[in-house]
Amino acid sequence: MSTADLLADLNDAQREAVLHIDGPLLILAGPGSGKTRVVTHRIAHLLEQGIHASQILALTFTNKAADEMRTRVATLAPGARVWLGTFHRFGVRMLRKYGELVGLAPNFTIYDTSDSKQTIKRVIESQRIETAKFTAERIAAAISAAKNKLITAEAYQPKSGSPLSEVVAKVYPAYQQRLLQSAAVDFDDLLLHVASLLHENPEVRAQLDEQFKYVLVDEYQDTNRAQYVILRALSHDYPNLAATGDPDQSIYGWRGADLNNILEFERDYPQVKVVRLEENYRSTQRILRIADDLIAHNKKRKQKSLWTKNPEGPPVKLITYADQDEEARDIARQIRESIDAGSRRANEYAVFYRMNALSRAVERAMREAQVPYQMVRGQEFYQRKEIKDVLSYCQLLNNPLDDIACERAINTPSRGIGERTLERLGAHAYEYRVALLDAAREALQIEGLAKRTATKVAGFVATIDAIAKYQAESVEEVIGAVLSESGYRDVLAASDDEEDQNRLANIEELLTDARQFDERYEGHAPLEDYLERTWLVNDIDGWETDSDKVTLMTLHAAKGLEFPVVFLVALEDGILPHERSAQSPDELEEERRLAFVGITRAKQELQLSLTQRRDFRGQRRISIPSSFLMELPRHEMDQVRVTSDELTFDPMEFDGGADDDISFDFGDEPAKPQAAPIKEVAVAVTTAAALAEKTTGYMGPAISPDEFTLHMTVVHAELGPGKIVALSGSGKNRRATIQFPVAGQKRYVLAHAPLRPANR
DNA sequence: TCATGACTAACTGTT
DNA sequence: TTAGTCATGA
Repeated sequence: MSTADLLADLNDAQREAVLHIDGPLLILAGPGSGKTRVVTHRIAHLLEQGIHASQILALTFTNKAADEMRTRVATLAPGARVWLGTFHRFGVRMLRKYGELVGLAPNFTIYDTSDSKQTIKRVIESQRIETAKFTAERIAAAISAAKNKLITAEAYQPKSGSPLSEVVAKVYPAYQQRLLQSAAVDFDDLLLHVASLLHENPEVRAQLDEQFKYVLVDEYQDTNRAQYVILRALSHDYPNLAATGDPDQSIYGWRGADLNNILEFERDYPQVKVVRLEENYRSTQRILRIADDLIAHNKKRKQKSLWTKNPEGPPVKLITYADQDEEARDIARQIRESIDAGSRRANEYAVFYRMNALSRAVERAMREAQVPYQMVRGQEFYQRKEIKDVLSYCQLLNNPLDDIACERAINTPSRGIGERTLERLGAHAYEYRVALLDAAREALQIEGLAKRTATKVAGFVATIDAIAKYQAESVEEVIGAVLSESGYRDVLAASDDEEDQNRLANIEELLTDARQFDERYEGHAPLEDYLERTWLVNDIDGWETDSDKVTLMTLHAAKGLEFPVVFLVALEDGILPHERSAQSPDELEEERRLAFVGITRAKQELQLSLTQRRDFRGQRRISIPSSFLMELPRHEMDQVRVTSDELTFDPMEFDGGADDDISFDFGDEPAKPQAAPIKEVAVAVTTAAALAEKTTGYMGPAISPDEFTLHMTVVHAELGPGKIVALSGSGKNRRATIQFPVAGQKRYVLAHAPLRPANR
């Protein structure tokens, strides 16, 4: 494609970015500003200019983003073999080639979060490390955070006064050593090892820097320290680093993303050319204004004005529902009706939520309304127990040092090899510094292991050896061998548990998946490459863009996507913003960015919703509206209260109030004693005042007027929670202006108003 | 010593 | 709601 063609239909800023060739480039791209377009057109332009495809490296965070770019580049520049992929995949590729420089065998295993947690547990057990009641999870998180900051096990220093860091200082080196012994890496290592090998091997660094003369990074605002260092190392001699990103869409701080990387890009690369893409081609003016107003409350950002030539659009809706079922049903109903009316198709809709746990009610409502939907959930398939079970055999074949795989496989299906036996084997392995599988091979010689048990272990080893014969065959054959030799399939087939039948079906799906992989595979290590795929793919990759279904996903997964109509549910305090972010202003800003990302996915219509009460962890809680709602321009929005008063006030209506079959256990099965908590609910919702009384979990004790402070969140007996935005007078005359998320601003004499501070 | 079933505590987001 | 832990019987 010619340069002229590549520039057609681009605005000035986009054109400027596309035409940039040498030297650092920073593209600050607001949502919907055609960023992917610019990046892909720029790649095509580089190729057009005679730059060889092998000199271009494009890094993304998700496979989906990489795939999309690949498709688009293929259209613009057919046949060009540009290396396009995720950071982690790039890490794998580097480590397969240069891993020995950091002591890693090329057939290494990648441990997911649960594997690495398991490894940490084992390390703590076998080395009897005193963990001062910190859970493996806490320790794992701390190690991960250190790795993201590029602090190696050797360099880790405990902070004085931090008991956790004292523990980490002991566990981290032991864990890292165990990983290397097992020829395994965790997700963070994929970046950390690469960063250190580039640092420690200047000649390799120089060689790669030269090889990848043009490096492009997407979502630069989400890079962590390790990624930052890798990028710097690859663009030292050839500083043609092009970063695209938007500080307002940084939502991975918890994974070590450092917003400063993008905020200080200009300091790092003084010669940088900065291009701002501010014209939005996606959303209506109304949606954009709401997004803009919200994000304006953040302090840590680069000023950026979003604008669009798009039409004004309908008002954004803000709806309060009685509970999550009402919320979900109403959304399903709206979708159902417009599909039936022929005005929209299912795939034009998306429902976003803060946490996966919130999807349940929505899913059920979609099913009931017979609305086709697809739920995008991180890692689902390959994370299932039965799939991990089967794959653990494959992992063990590929890497016999992989103790976690061995531990998993050794007693699945159940062979009578239990905790104690495993402990003995583990102790033996630790003592002689051999892999668990090797310890198992010597089972008969291990002291303290009963003959009978040792025989069982030997049986397992024989199984592994039998399967190993298939190792060089296609992946489907390997998995087939695992299923028959291990007896896993027979055990499941013989079971009359419905769950097991389900598992069997999933395993058949795995075989199909493997077959499809085999059919398309061109390479020389199918098993290893297949495993790599199972470790690094994300479920969003399985997201079908063109199927006609409503999309259900978390806000995190939604980044980079767009939909004509978006529903954002559960705008409630503790959910969005999430309760775990309440203490830190930085984290609160990240939550706000998350909301911003959700809002800016919408092209034409947007509905925000919240509920008055929500079932959570089996408990019913009264909701406090999200503080973010107070930051939105209310006059721009259509506020609706579908709280159906009759439903709230009349317990009888409550039972069958909505148009279809709400059923509660207590109605159908009077014999069961668990009806009690529901009864309480029926009382609780009798009146709004009573409801407020019942919110004592959220309401602090009554306090005197002078104890109310500015910005305090308070709960009003009828209007619910609100925030104090102004205060005057004192004692009996002390008055407060309170901003309620839904009811707006109200002024009260504190001595007489039914107000209490929220209990937080 | 293992498997099984009951009980309990926790549970954000993702490569 | 479920994963993980604990107690109990085989």
